[in-house]
Amino acid sequence: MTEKINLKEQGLTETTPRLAVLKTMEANKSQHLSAEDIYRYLLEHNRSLPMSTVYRVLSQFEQAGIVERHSFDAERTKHVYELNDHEHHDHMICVKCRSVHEFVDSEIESRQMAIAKELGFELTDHSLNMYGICAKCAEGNVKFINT
Amino acid sequence: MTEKINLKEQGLTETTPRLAVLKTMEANKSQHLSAEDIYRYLLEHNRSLPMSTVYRVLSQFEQAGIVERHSFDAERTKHVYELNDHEHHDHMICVKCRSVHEFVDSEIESRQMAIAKELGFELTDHSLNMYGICAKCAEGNVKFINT
DNA sequence: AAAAGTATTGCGACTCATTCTCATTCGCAT
DNA sequence: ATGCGAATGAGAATGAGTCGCAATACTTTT
Repeated sequence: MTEKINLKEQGLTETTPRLAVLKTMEANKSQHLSAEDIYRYLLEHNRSLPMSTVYRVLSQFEQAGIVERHSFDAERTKHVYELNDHEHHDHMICVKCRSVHEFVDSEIESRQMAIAKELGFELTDHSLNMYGICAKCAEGNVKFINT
Repeated sequence: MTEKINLKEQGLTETTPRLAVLKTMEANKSQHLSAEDIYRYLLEHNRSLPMSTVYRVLSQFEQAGIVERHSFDAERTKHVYELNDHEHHDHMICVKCRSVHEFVDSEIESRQMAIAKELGFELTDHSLNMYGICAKCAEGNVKFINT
């Protein structure tokens, strides 16, 4: 399922910054990381890179199809990256703990196709994000006295 | 369907800037306007407001439930506003002409509910945006010689 | 293995949408 | 009309992300 990613095969030379970012993403496969998350992770792991390089590498990766970029932060204003598994999926985001759950639903997918056809659109892309409170947050719903 | 919007009823005093923005949105009901669109429209109609006020009014309107804010621009980086009709709908955006078509699909809606339940989420919100090329753009697909 | 040429990096300056600050002005209840 | 809290205008500030460019690092050629 998860083949090892080889930069050269994607047409990118294996440079230190690129490997550093790739490793960071592999080490945090289950998460959706922002450029800053990556920046901080590298800082803490003594492989510090300037932000501009992090961004640059991330867009190179995106172009090469190595990562996917999303923006499902509260204000839809900040981007987040995940290794591209080449299988389309949608996201369900917990508005409290920010955790992200992925899912696919063939019924939704096919209805989308149908709707696009009805509207005369040639579909190129789509994003479905659901926001809510995850089970964990719902039960551990501590009431704070202050703040 | 489209009741006249009364600012006072929404708890907002009727000031000139607020009325100006409201009128702009009503005059362009069929479109999704950015803060800048509104700013420019007002400029051209001799009711010029500073950007900061446009933004401020828009967020007041959003809080009051008068408008809805979306961000389905290519980079998901810019916001766009529409009068809130209080009926949920999804969007289909033409990546060429930027036109936006709204739609609702009960099947998708109910599948979403089901999925949220399966994942143990308490759904609070969701957004489905489809991107593609609209019929008009597909046929009028002029090939430019330069640029 | 040195030179030459190309690709990549680091760093700071910059952009652009949006928000904030704060002095001024407005709208409305007295 | 007066007074006062709410709203506005103008511009500075913010924050994510991008750009320009000189300095490095890789490759390829010789």
